[in-house]
Amino acid sequence: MSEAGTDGRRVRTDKQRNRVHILEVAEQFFAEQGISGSMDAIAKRAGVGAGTLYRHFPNREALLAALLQARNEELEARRDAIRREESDSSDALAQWLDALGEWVTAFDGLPEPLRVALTEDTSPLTITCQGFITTTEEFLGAAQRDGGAHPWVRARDLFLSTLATAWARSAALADESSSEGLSTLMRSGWEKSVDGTTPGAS
Amino acid sequence: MSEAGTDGRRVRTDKQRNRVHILEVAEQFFAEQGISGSMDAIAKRAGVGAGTLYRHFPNREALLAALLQARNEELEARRDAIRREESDSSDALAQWLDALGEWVTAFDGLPEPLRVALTEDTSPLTITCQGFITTTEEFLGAAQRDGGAHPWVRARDLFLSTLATAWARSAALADESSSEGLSTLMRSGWEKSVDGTTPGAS
DNA sequence: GACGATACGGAGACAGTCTCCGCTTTGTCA
DNA sequence: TGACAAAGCGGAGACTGTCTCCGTATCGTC
Repeated sequence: MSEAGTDGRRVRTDKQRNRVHILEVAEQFFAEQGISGSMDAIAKRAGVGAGTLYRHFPNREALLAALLQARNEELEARRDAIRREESDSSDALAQWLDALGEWVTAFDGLPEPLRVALTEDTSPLTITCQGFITTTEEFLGAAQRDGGAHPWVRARDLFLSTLATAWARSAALADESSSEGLSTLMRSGWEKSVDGTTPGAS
Repeated sequence: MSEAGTDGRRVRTDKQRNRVHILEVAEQFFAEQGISGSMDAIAKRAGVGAGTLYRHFPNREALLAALLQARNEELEARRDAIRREESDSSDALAQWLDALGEWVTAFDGLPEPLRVALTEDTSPLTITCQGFITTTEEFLGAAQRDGGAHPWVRARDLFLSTLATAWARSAALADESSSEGLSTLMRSGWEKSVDGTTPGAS
């Protein structure tokens, strides 16, 4: 018993099967080659025509959005875990930003379309981003109330910084320690240390 | 008297003229449309064939590098001015990073090829970047010696952060204040305030 | 002015995105 | 179970952009 479409009719099984299969293939493909690999190549690898690919996902961004959907649930689970288990609000924010940073590294090149999505409001990725900004707002607000984050920092900027850091990271790979350096730099940016100690750098 | 080429022969005047003209046109074109506009469109606008464009500049990156050459001199002049006029080493570093941030905003989309250039060593942009990292090192070193910058910050990371901030800025344009927020966040990241005051935010 | 070297132009090879439409497959209903 | 309409499929090809190749035009020299 498949779900019914918007009208009474059933969703055709071949359609459903294709959709799932394309997603599987695209997931692997993007993971291997980064998000800018050829769309037609994905279609070919999935064994479907280009038309089929584009009927399911009208462009690269839509495909990406569908792929991220699954990961979103993971990230939301992680958010809940942090809420539950982390009592220190600064650490909670830091952990959330870490989780975000990891999520955005799911595929090489992902930060770019996300950044673009932030400038639009039509994009399927925009809503996702908005949701995560809201969550950031929540963690940030708590940290600010507790005096663990500068009061002038804004959630949207933190989100953008996380994106930007992830973006920069893919240039830093040659120099491994840069990755950590950038994260530390960002944390040091928003964090308001009560006792004047240097953040991070374990 | 035109300069001589590597062999004894003079450089052909039409070649020289074309080169200059293409650069003028490309400068305006990139300024208008960002760096991802069509190369053939530049050739057409310059009134030359595609072949001529590509003989002078084998790819977009080479064209970009040639365009930035001129601006480099500006930036270097600014560097010298800061060296001369700014006695506070933290402010000097801040000003230098501001200047860098501005330079990198010369054309929309510029941060991306610069980031890529940092991962390579063949690119014509790489050398330029390296030079600026070295300058950053100088300013940062001074600030660190004076206790105005965290000792764990590294010049390369600061350069990358500047790039990343500029990159993020073009998503922040819709929300004007984000641009400033990001810069403040970054400065707050490297700066080690002696008296515990909040940085920037005048 | 003639000649060889050099540069020019633009047609076209190639690669990518995305659309369109004839054909096949599917679900439904008798 | 068979027949019919609706839905989906495939891939040729339109379109856009990058970059190359080579016949032709231009330049500098002697």
